[in-house]
Amino acid sequence: MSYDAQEVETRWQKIWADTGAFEADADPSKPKFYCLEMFPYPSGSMHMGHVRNYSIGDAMARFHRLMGRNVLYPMGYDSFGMPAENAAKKEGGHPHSVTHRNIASIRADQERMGYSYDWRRFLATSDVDYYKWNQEMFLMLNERGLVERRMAPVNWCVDCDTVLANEQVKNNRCWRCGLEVVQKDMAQWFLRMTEYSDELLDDLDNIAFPENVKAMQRNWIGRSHGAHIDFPVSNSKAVIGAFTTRPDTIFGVTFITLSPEHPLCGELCAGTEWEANWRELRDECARMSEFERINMLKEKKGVFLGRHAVNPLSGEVVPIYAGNFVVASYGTGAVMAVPGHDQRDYDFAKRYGIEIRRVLVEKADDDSNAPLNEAFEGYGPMVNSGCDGFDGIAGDAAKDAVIAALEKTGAGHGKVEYRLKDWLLSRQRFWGTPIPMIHCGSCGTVPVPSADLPVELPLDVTFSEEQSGNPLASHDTFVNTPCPSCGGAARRETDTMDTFYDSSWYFMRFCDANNDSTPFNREIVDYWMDGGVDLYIGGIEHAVMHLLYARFFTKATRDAGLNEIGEPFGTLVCQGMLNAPAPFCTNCNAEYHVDNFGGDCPSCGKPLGTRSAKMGKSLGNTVSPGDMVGKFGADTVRLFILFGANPEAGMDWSDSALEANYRQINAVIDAVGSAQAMESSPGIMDEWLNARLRVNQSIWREVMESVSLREGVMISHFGMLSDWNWYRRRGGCDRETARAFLEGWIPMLAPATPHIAEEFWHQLGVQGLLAEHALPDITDSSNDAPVLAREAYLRNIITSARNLRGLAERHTEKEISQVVIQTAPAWKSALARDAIRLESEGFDFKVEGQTHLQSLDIFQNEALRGEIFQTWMALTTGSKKKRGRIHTWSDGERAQIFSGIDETGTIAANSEFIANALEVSSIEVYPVGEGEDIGGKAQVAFPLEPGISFL
RNA sequence: GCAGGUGUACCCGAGUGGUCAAAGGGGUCGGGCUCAAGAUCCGAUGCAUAGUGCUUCGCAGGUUCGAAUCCUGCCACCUGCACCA
Repeated sequence: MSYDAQEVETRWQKIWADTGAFEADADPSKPKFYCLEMFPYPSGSMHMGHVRNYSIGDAMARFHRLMGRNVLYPMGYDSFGMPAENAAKKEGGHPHSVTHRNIASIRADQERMGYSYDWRRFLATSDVDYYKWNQEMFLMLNERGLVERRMAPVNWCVDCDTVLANEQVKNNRCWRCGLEVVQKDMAQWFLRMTEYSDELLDDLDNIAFPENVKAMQRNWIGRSHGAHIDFPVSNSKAVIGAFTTRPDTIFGVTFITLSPEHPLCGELCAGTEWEANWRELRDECARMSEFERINMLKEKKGVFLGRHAVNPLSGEVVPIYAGNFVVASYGTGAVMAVPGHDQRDYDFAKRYGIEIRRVLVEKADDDSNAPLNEAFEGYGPMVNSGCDGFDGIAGDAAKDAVIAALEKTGAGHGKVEYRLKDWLLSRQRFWGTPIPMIHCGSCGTVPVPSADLPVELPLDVTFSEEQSGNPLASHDTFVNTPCPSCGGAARRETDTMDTFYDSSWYFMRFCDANNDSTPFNREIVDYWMDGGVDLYIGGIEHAVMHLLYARFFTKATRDAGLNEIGEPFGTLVCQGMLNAPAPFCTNCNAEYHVDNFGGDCPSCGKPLGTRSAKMGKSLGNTVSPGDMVGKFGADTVRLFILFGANPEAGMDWSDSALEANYRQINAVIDAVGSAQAMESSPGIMDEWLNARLRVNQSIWREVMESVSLREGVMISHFGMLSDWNWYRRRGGCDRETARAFLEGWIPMLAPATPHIAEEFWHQLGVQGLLAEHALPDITDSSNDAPVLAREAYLRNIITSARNLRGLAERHTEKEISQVVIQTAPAWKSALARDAIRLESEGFDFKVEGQTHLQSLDIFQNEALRGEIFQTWMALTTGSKKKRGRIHTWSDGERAQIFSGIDETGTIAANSEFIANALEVSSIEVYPVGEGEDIGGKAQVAFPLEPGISFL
């Protein structure tokens, strides 16, 4: 049977929308589930990466609705940002219209996929009814002292014409366009995220983020414990403050290194013979590109500044250098150099002939004067301190002792340093939230009063490719405004906010998206956000950007009393990459555009092979979701995506796999059709099918709860189908049973393939929509083992007989036509029962097994003694590779044996079926000894594993 | 260099110390159905073998009665950070 996916899917989509099936409101009497995907930037149409993201989310949202939870599942658009501004320039329009055109397009794509969003909560961050709350909260942050405007060296992207935050610079390149960033000194707006450094770091221990995301955030925050030490400059009032994580090596300091940009450098060497060298080094570092820097930094280079500093503990005088490897922005931009115990300083000291001194040994009794061939960077007892009270102590105790000594003399103190910087918020672009600040010549910088919000982006701006800079700056009516404080002429801030600000709280806005008096109602947010968003799905690329900003924002708003939760996301799932084949040259280890398929490598000329590579425009190995939906329907695409790989794993696009999933959908449709057309004829298989349903249901629920969607789909779309097929093959044909099976099965189909599931539900004639249906509690399946074991017994016999048939064919000239099955003799079954019983009583077979066996009556039968012994061992201890059967039998099998299953009778009752499966015309079955021992198989016969011979 | 991760059959991918020659899918091969094709259904897919045997889960060792699973070392690949003091 084929079905019209387009008709079925769009019909149900309309019904779901018309009935408001997915609309959810806060209701403290119900358990909630907040399912959220990282909302998209609306860039025209939806791509396969989106499809994967949302198909995972939608399946989970639908699953949790089935489980009776109140599910919040919203969708909106992160619609501020440069692409719309650039597009507007290109076409001479306004970013606002570009954005809304794109939103309409991507939303239509999403709707066609059947995603179950509560569209009442739609939001676009570039709409003033969203970004006015950005401004409102900015004022709140400002009042709480978390906003700061300061002059700072910042990362500037020439291409994007704006500054970037630290998090947005990857390998010295802009995260968006890939162009190298340059350093500029500018007055900029910052959010003081570093106020939350410790909390951001420590809370990572308690949230369910993937390990790699946590590692990246820890790395990014980069907390290190150490000491701040002041080194006075000889013959000067100047003091060099240095941060070190190794105060225990302070007596090994033989020089001080400043970053070339350090303000003291110029001061120290001004007017001396050393000044020229320093200027040269400083200028060299300033113009270094990333590429050059990596190359140059292999070479540690420095210049002496002509002055000396005093070690505050030892009083020793050491030279001061400027070094190219010292980073100005970390710590104080000054390093106390300990060449004996820091490899970098060691290399530097070697090069410039500076003393290398050992002040730590590895073990207590090591020679304290042993020469160092490389820096010893580990911890060990202090030596050669030159001061009393330090030699011999090691590690943290040593650090603490040095810090205590420093604090006593006021020369330093314990200090924690972070790599994390404050969040540089301002952008010199138009398409973002205007920063609600006003610059007044007499009052300084004044916040826009809350009552005057929003500061709206003007719509009467024309964009063209010729213009550069921020159009806001030249928009007179925007810029010129009276000062809210003195009423005099003033100018508006024309910088706008980083778009990551928008996404730092949208998950809270979604909870109460239509609130027009506050950003959101606290109670509503506390309901939906309790424990964080229950499932947050998105790409790993935001590990240290969005995910860190959002965590900061949630904590800051919590402290402002806007919400009570401190962490925004409970479980985070980062979906894996979507790959597709691309031409690949093994020789050059390079991938090429799909246009090169079948050709030769453009660089080395060798024939190109194929490799799976991340789907993307640059390789052209993309697949259009729209095309696939048009061809196979949304359900097939969704099934393919979910079945292709578990959410976190990478997955490969495959046309043949997609088609296979389409066939699977058709098979399911056929099966459901056959189930609906059943006669009423109860039989032995009904009980089995019911049992299988119960087993599958409980596993399914378990794996779905843990977001193992692939396993879930395997059960719902593959396992259930094969069970149904087996039922029918075995003669199952009962209307009542089939209906019960469908009532259990169809809801399981809904998370991945909601449209066909809803269609089936409708065909069943159940009241109400499946989309709104909640599943009843699971029925008890504790008594299902025997009936499942019975079927498993037959399947095992058929499987092993099939294998044997192949062998048998080689040993006989004639066509095989008959099977003789000899079931285990009564004494073997009796032994098996005995072993099972003893095992349940905790009997120790290793110690007492043989004695027990010899005490049995049957053991007196000398003719059988060898076989009895073998059987006993196979039952109890097993062999080196195989455990005894009493350990490997399932509960059902044990029950079968213990209750004395009539193997002969079972096989005889199903002989026709077995004969068909084995393609033989007749089956003979009897217990060993009650007929001829055909082929000597009596010996092989074992409980549940009869001897089988082909004739 | 540091951190996180990965390595399973032709391919993709499951895999709690024993029920693992290893789920499921793709592909391939064979069969049933069909006038035929497609769809669907059934079966096979490491080697050997009239059944309990051998070899295999990146490589090499080890722990264990028993290892794909635990430990150690190494190799390869991916991701992130990187003279961060």
